[in-house]
Amino acid sequence: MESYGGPLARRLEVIGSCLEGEGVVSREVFLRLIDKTPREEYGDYGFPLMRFAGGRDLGEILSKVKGCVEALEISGVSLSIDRGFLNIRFNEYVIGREVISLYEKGWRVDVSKVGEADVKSIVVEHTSANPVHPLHIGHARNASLGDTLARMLKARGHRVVRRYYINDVGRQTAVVVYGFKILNATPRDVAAILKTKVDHAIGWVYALTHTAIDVVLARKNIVEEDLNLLVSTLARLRERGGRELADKIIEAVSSLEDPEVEVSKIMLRYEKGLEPEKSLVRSIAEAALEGFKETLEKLGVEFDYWDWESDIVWSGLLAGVLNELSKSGFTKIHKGAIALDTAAVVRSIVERDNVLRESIKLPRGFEVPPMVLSRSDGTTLYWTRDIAYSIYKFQQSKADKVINVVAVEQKLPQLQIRLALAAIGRVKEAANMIHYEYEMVNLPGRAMSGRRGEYVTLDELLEEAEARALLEVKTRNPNLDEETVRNIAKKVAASAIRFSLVQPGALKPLTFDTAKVLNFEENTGPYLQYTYARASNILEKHGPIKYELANPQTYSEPLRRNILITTLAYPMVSAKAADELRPEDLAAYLLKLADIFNKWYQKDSVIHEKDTEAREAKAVLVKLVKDTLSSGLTLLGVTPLERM
RNA sequence: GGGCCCGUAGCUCAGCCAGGAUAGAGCGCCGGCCUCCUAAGCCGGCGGUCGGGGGUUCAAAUCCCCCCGGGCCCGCCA
Repeated sequence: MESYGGPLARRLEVIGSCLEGEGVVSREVFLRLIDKTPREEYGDYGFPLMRFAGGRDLGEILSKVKGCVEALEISGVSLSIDRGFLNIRFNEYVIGREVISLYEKGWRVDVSKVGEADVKSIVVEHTSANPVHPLHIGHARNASLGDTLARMLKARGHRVVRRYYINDVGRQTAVVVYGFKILNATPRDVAAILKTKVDHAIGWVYALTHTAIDVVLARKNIVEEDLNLLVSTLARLRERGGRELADKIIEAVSSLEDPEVEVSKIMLRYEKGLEPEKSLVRSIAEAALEGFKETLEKLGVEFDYWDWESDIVWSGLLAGVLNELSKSGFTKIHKGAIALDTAAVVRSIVERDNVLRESIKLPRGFEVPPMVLSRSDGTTLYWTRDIAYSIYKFQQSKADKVINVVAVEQKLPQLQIRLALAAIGRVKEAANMIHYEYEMVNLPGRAMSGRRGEYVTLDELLEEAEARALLEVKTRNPNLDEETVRNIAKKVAASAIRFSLVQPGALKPLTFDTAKVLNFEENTGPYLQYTYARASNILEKHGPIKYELANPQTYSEPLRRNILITTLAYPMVSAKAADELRPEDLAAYLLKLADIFNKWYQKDSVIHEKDTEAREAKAVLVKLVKDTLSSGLTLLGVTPLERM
């Protein structure tokens, strides 16, 4: 049974149990639907009782529940009925007294943990950007969401493993290897010439090679792309990097009758694990990953495992899965190739399994297209490799649940992978593989494309944000030394970016306005950090809290009361956000809390309070806010700063 | 053609899944507040036919149907 803990949640749970005992509504539904009242005068929390009363007299239910609550010796809560709602008001004196004594005993503000029986082993796979171009703002959204989900679930008490899937098999790495072969240079050589990070150099070679190939193909009308556009892209890329290097690639590619032959050859040989392609691809991918790690570290994103797609192929895992699939009875010939008959899987497995059907959420009347399992030249396809990888993730981490943070445009393959798992009898895995989808990030006025080198890199963005934050921090803290200032600026910059990517719901298409994110008056990430710094500052000036002197009577003042009640909702709010995979709910809550605190800050000084009992009680509130923000911000990847 | 997502204040969004209390924030705009815990802040004001239309209900931003606008997917690409 779900339990949220903490002084507030404990009381709400009892009320829920009493309602359940009365046969009105289950405790679970009660806890799910209970919400803060829209207006203070109604009480603290409200529950739409009318919907569940089933014609019974609300007053009668109220008195029964009141009796039940009293019998269980729960104090500090009063209930009332108003316009069909069951309203709950907490007694700030009782609650405040409880908090003070909890703090005296060393209590810590934290996300409430799941019960021991509910602890799950969860894999979060995220970011997994192709190692052929630097990370851009879209990857940053993926990484921010993925890392935050991992942090929230871990804080909730689950065992969490973070995995990065390195897509080194396939055309994209073959293209970039081809480019480096022409140059007869390593990524590090090119990076030195271009004076950039190694992953940026790789991205440049990739875009250049890819576009040069497309020019050849467009000339022969094999691909339908605007030739003029391609040529101008090529020219732009040439200007951006080393012209000599660019010309070498362009000339070599143009001289070929069909550059695809070369690319295909590299791809085929790599998949077989043949040299020199094996070392070439690996060394380039590793160089790119080195660059990624540097970038991700700035954002505070870390991984437990880096999984190579090629290992899934070379280890024979994929061959085994393909074998299982072909014996499953669910394959058929589609357009001359062996394919998984996903529609048949739906009919004979999914529709007969309620759990699976619920989990997969197949649209009604939607015929899932078949899934071709391998190319006719014998090489594998990324989605079949991903089926094998999915099994690998479950097995390696003995996972109960695998969460894939993958862009919404991959919805269909993600669905097909689950159907494939079901087809080979891995129904449990199919039901527990979650596609956490997020919408793309657009730049104002243009589309992003790795193939064309059209992107704002995360490194550039971080650099710009740091520069702006540095100016700001310096003017505010003229006496701080250079290194401290620089560190604060870095944290502010990274936090601003992360928060802006995690605050809106993941399914909202995002237009990333660099200017807005970098404007710290508008961005709410730094606002939260600032609020935390204010709270820290007060406590620092106040010194150690004398809990024995703190008088909870003083919490009757409305603003103070509001802070008390709002902060105490944290264990519950953060737990819910984790369970529902909704970081945006946590973000909204923290903003609300910061608003309340800042409002209070303005008109009710703590350290200048003359009355000792009131001063200590107020300091307890500041500590509550500080601790809550500290925990919540950390989950969102926003670094709490004592000073900014 | 089929499927999914988004459409709420000038802008960015919350609320929709699990229908109820005067639809909320932030930014922007206008006007105020630093001899007093950091003004990255606070106070006040302006601003909404919740894309449109129908239906269900005592009650609809929320559920159902139709339509409109934007995005994504339907590949022997990743």
